[in-house]
Amino acid sequence: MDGKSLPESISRRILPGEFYRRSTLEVACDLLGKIFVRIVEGEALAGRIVEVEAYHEDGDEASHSFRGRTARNAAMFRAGGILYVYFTYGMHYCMNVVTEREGVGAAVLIRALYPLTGIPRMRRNRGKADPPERLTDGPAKCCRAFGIDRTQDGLPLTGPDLFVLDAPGVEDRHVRRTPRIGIRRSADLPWRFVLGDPEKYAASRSGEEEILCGLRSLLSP
DNA sequence: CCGCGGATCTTCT
DNA sequence: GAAGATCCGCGGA
Repeated sequence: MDGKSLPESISRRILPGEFYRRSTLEVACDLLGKIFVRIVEGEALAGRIVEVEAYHEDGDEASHSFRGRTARNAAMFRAGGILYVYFTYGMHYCMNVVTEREGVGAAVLIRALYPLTGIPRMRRNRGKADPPERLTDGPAKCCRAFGIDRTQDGLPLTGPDLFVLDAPGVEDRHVRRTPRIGIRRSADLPWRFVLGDPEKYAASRSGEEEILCGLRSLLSP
């Protein structure tokens, strides 16, 4: 991020690589409520993770890793804590958080975020003036808004310009677990996790104001 | 709000 | 050849 280092209030909350090197279903569920961040030209684009899906090589025919390693999915088989970005439908990118240890092909698809900072830039990237709740409510929209494409495939999620910030855990009663959507194979697996009422999680939670202030101040002198 | 077709490239059958 | 971890604009209710 332009050579400047992140303020301590931010850097100490970055989820470490070990967070991702665990059971994919646990990581998927634990990611809800956390804050995904990309620093572009000194500006923080940030959004709360509100919808994810888990994909795993074991018994999951819908996973890109199910039939083994290829040029496209190589990142899925690396050690957890990096990004896996793929291109699909001839025009869209989708991003995943890679999980588990090296050699295991698994990842968590980021399906939706709730924008927190950098909304004007997200609108510019999307080429639309959508309201915040419609700006990043799909996997390809998240990538477009955050300016993420295949050039970010395999990049570390532990900083300095791509990371996920810890945030207070969400209560079980706010998490909905359902089958994944938009797939045909292994469509019965309940590996989709959705955070209900994203607005209820805004700001009031302890420590969030400090995080958002820190992110917004990156540009300021 | 809902359903439908087009866009357009990689991977699999 | 066809389908795919999708999105958008259009037309209709």
